[in-house]
Amino acid sequence: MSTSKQLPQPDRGEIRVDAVLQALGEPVRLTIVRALAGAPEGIACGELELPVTASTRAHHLRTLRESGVLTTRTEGTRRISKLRRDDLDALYPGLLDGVLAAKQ
Amino acid sequence: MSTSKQLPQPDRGEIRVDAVLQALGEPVRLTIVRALAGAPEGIACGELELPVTASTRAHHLRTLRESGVLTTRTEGTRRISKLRRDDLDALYPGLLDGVLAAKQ
DNA sequence: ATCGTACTACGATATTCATCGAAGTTCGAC
DNA sequence: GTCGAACTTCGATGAATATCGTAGTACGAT
Repeated sequence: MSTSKQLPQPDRGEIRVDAVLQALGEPVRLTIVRALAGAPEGIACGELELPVTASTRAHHLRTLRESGVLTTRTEGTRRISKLRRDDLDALYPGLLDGVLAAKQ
Repeated sequence: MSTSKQLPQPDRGEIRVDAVLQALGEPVRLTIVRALAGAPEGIACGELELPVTASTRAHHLRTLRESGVLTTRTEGTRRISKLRRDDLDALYPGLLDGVLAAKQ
């Protein structure tokens, strides 16, 4: 069967700013977030080009999801991740844009 | 002698967003940043009420200073810390305000 | 010069966490 | 059904780091 299914994540009220900042404060994860910011439709995990193995990538995606930064839905064997821009902007207006404005 | 002296810190161009986010993503340090945000004149380290010892507090202040979040100047035996709001706002507009907007 | 205050630096410890490989799951295709 | 692809979970390992106590420095006051 398997229609598209959402993986477990905190809802807006459960998101903690500590967790979000800690999630963003890691180079690989920040790279993921930047990639997602440029792809409003979401990106499949495997399409991300990162200097780590698939299992490490999965670990980072889980961290980002559990902290509330992104949402992941299953589509067949693929997992599509999207930034939770609306929630983050509502909770911490300017935070995400500020981070993405960073030159490097 | 001892006129007021600035402790070593990165200048604006050397600040890295990874380091800033990682510095902010720790509960004790975030508490410090919130306190500093409410005191534009700066705060002496010892005036901060935190659930850690003085040496741990010093460690967190160093982390915040070396990442570029705050600046510290010596005044007699006291060390006054101030948020580097202008630099952070210039580099990452909205980031700091977004973080401080967090309810909890 | 002695004392007390305000902090920092050092060394140690324990926890957290980024990383990997290997094994497992889930799905689509054949 | 079998196969392969996409991804996750598990267990292990090594590195980073939050914490502490102790010792030290720097300064102002007496």
